[in-house]
Amino acid sequence: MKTSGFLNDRKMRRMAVTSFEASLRQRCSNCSLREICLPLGLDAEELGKLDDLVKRRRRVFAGQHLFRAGDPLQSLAAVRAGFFKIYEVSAGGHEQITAFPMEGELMGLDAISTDAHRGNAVALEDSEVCEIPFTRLEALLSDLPRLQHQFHKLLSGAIASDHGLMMVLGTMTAELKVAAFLLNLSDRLGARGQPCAIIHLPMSREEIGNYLGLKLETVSRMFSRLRDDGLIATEGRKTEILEHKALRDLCLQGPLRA
Amino acid sequence: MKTSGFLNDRKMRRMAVTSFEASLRQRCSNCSLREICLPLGLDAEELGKLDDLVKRRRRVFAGQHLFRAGDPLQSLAAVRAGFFKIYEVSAGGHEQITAFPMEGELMGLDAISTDAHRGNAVALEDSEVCEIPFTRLEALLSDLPRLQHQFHKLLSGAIASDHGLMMVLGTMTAELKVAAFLLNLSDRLGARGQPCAIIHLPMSREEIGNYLGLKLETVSRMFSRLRDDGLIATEGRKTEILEHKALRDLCLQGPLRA
DNA sequence: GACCGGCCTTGATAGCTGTCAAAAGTAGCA
DNA sequence: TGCTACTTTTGACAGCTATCAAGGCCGGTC
Repeated sequence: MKTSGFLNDRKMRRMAVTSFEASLRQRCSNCSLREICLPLGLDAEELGKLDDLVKRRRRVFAGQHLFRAGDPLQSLAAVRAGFFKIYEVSAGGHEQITAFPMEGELMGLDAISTDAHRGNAVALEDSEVCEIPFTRLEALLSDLPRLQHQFHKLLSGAIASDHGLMMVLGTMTAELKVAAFLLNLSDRLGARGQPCAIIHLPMSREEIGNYLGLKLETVSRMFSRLRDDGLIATEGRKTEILEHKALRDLCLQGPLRA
Repeated sequence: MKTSGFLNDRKMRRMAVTSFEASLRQRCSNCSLREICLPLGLDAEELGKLDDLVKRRRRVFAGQHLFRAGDPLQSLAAVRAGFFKIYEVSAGGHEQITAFPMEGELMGLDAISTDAHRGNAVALEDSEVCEIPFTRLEALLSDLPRLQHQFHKLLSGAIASDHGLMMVLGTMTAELKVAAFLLNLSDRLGARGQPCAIIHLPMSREEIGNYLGLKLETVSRMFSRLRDDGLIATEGRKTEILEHKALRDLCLQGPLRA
């Protein structure tokens, strides 16, 4: 759960010899994520206005924080590449991972209500985000009804997916939680046109457990059980879904009818 | 978890002899919830425009559904008086209560992403809601930046409070879950200037358990334990918080440092 | 006032997950 | 190649919550 400064230094050095200029010059207009992210449904002119806003694209290295709880909300961030985890720390000091945002998903939406971030965002692998100044975004929304509607859809979708997690946390056993987690990841990758049968998990067993309300040993045991049952194949963090339908049926049937 | 049609009939008859005309003629401008709900921060002229939108105020009796999963999203609903529960049904048929909305809270926000409700809203006691046609609301938001911002704050706040529940579901033991539930209820009542030491719970033990990921027997046991420890007093659903600070400390200290 | 059904409480037991512990696997580095 | 630190896996056992069961309480009805 803690960040290795050493790791960051190493990544930093790798950074120094690599140029990201080309990728940073990407615009929403030709971004492969425009059918998932904020630009969905906009015409060329509208896209241009949004592009003017999202001028800063930023690289975040594995282990690095993009923002921390308490930071004033200046920008929302859309994941352009890579993987993040968002965790919140309770008053009692307990950490809870609330999301694993991936390509095309917005981070920081929960900060609007208080003008300050509540969560901490850490890159799980070398990643890239598009920062969207929030005050200017809100101003633009008034001019572009379609953008406003898409923004509302993304906010609403965040609530809906949180409810999905509540369902997992509240009704499922450990085995089903892990199965549902893998399916969710696979589905989201698939929706982005990425290979979704073989997944390289960017998070540790402990992080999966924290997210699902389980201990890391239990997560490991459930991976083993799903493997022994022939539903998945595992090789460290590389996980292959062998029986997609069986896995889904397992989640559907649930433990017992309530 | 199922609705008693008989109860509804009884309530319906009670309705017939009572006039709600006076309360239904309420406007946002003089609503006691304007500092919590959508009108927060608006001037008189803006309030007027919002009032024009929110013309339909509707009574919902205990046990009655306001909307059901699958219903097309036409209006958001703000609770004006009373108490609701929102529950979702998974593909496998499991029900999960995701919220207990009370005065000043919006229902149906998660429906924007798909234009259809995902949850089911049931009144836990005779209640009243203000229905806000969503398409017209979005149009008005473009004209009223302050209303737009407040709407975004409410959406964001819904995400934030969902994260709070995830924290409860993911990190707390049964005793702490129940303690946190009572505190949350008490705090929200207090924020509305209502008595918050003695609470009449509008939901059953089973509903509390469903919300918290516990069985009803466990909820009952935890009520008994908190009572035996002198933190609360109980008399059926009437619950008094005797040691507010001790209850909060209990939640803060948590089970064990992670 | 007596009956009835739903909700709540309490007890005994079983099962699942957490805890503690140790060994094996993996990645990075000298 | 060998070392080190971290992650993952697996086992044994304890503890918490679910399950099954019985009895009490309360409101509503006749």
